[in-house]
Amino acid sequence: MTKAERTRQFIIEQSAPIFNRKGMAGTAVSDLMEATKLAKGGIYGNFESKEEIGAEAFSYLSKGLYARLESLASQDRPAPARMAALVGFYRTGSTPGGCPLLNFGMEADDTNPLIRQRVARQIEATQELFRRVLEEGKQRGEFSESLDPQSFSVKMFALIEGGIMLGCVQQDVSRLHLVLDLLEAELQTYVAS
Amino acid sequence: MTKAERTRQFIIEQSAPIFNRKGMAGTAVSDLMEATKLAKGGIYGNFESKEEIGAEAFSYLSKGLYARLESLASQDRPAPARMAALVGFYRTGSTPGGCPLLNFGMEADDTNPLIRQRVARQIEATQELFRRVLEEGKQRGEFSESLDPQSFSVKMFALIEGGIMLGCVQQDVSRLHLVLDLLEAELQTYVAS
DNA sequence: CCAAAAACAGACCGTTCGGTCTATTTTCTA
DNA sequence: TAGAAAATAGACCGAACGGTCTGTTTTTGG
Repeated sequence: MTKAERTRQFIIEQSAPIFNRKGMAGTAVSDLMEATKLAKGGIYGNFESKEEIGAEAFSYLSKGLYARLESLASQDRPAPARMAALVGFYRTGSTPGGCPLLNFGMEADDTNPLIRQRVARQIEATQELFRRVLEEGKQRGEFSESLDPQSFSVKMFALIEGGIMLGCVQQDVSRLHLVLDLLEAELQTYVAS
Repeated sequence: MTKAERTRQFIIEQSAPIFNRKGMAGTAVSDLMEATKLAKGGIYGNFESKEEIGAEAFSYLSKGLYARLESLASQDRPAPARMAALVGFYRTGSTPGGCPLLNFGMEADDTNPLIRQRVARQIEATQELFRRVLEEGKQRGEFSESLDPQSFSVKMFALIEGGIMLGCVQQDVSRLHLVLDLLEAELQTYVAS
């Protein structure tokens, strides 16, 4: 790993939480300079534009998120327990500034096609992750036949993101937790006894 | 209504969809000048700052949204039909640029306390609207006793906002519609037969 | 219809924006 | 460790930013 590659990665990591909180338009290059303690030349020697840094910051955050979900999804446990672990993950408030899919997605949908598409793909991947665990649980007889993994994964994702939105705006996790409780309860109704 | 009041309202109405799409940070005063065909003096003679226009733009959009929901909620029909109408409302894609609660909320939560609080209050009001209809339906025996209006209104709101997020980012209403279908189906299970 | 008052146009202000470029420093390679 | 190559500092740039202010136009009440 060359110096430039390390610096590039360093800039992405330091910038990511800033972009996640303040958004693409709300983040200035001077913010990134302050966070990285680098001068303009150090930034622009490694990136073409602020846009590029923002896009890479999103990818960095979403990859981290996905990796953690993936690890929970592939544990050697029954599918219902894994689903509970996935739901529980969203209680941890893992990412500073809230869910990057929500933050970047809502800003980019009308302003930044590149990022919008990346968010869209990441949403697909996350839903697919949910769907796989549900499907596997169904095949193993851990979830009942009445469960439709395809549609439930979409519903689950919507519930979670809506719950996160509530948590962010109300600055209080109680409603997010309520939503996650209800989601867990709903999952429980599909558990074959 | 004095001239200044009319102009002020005009500026708010013309600015609202722009703020809703591009966000507070992403919207320039020059955008508002273009939309209103007014010069700087015309804008700043009626508002103290861009922030104020944005905040009023949010209030304008959310009041319009709430008024339409309120009208659906207070129709002279059975509660289940009114709930279906409320859900159906979100199929119409009524507000250009997507739900202002979502757009303003996700930007403001880390950057603008005033707007954040306004969004929070509007979310409360919307959930309360849902809750009232559910409660009324329950008291009339139209919804079953097993329905908990308080928690269901929160779940419903989260589902809807999550669904809208999907629709925005994927630029395709099909997943939003799926989520709304599932929500309607869930409501149906509580309808006393 | 006229005069006072209110509202608006647009030049202007300092600041900050994203981005460039050259000189200097740091990092590699031989 | 010397010298080439890569990487960074920071002055600099024009444009765009939010906001002010004065002169002109429009509105409004008597």
